[in-house]
Amino acid sequence: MDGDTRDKIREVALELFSTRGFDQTSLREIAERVGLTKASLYYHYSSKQALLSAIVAPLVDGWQEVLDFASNQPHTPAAVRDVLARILDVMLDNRSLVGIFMRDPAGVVAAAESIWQDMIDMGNQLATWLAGPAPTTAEQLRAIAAMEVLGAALSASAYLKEEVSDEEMREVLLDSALGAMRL
Amino acid sequence: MDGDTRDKIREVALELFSTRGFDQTSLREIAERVGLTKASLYYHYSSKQALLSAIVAPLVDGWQEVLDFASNQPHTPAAVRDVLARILDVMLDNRSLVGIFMRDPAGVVAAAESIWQDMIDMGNQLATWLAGPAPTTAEQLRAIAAMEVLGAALSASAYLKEEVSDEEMREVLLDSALGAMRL
DNA sequence: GTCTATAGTGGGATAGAC
DNA sequence: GTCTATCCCACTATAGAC
Repeated sequence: MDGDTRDKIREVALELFSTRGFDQTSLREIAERVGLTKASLYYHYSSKQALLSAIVAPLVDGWQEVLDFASNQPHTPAAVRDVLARILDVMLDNRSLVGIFMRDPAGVVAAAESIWQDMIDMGNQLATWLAGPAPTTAEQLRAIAAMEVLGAALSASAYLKEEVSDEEMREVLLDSALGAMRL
Repeated sequence: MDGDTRDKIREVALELFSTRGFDQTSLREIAERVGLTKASLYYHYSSKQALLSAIVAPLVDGWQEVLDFASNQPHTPAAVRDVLARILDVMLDNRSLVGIFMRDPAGVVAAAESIWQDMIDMGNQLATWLAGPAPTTAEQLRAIAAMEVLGAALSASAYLKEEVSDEEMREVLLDSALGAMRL
């Protein structure tokens, strides 16, 4: 069974996409690292966009789960905390994957607008839930701000010199996000 | 005096870079909108990178000013608030410009690593000042989080349906950023 | 499944006439 | 200052042999 090669391609592509950016990564570069030629990649993935879709799936699924969970929750402070924690978990679990969207949003849009739209829509829905029912403008802004704080999970590793454990990151960022909402 | 054409090119490029992304915007596209040919652009700017540099200058300068100001301040809660407010002002004043860096970081890195490095360095220095002297890991994370909140100034306009006045944005985001630092 | 070879496209940049 | 014409290059993607 040669899901092996398919997986290897996916892994290498994920790493390059998230560090160099989607558009800045050529299929030649990926092929080289895997130990194949460009043409052989096309046997496994029908296009660069198809490769991106395969890579991105877990993140979309993860967020969808959080969204489903949130939809069935009343908007209490405890539930807000819980939902934020779950969003943070998904982000930490898919760190490099989120990096693709932060490094080269424009490239993703150009290659696969529908993928990007899915992410934006889910971000909107999560922020909407966080803002609560019939939110004021300020509450909406604070909800967006809280999600931005969670995004700091990723830039953080680039900014900080020392390694930070996932547990500390989880604890501090969750509290910080709640603080951004003044909760 | 034909600084007119130069300025027109700069304006059009700024708009396209910040909406489509740097790499995704071709010089042909810019030229078309200005009403010139690609070749004519090169009379005014020697390369695509030179065009980017010219556009980006005000933002770099603005942040540098904030940094100079911060360096001479003691790290008190009032000063932190003041510095955050100034950072926010620079961001609001250069909204579309910051958009370039958020839409296509990878493209900017590829085209002009030094520009990107300047931005990162300044972000680091501002975050370092915000974190205070001899900061714990948690304090560093919170400082980064606070800066991320200010970045929400930009994504906000994309997420929200209604227009938000700059004054409300300033007020809410500043308080939210302070909240992220638990101040 | 992997290769070599190549088609086809679009980008940045230059030469030289006007 | 602006044009037309062109160069050169890198990329995605395909054709067809092995």
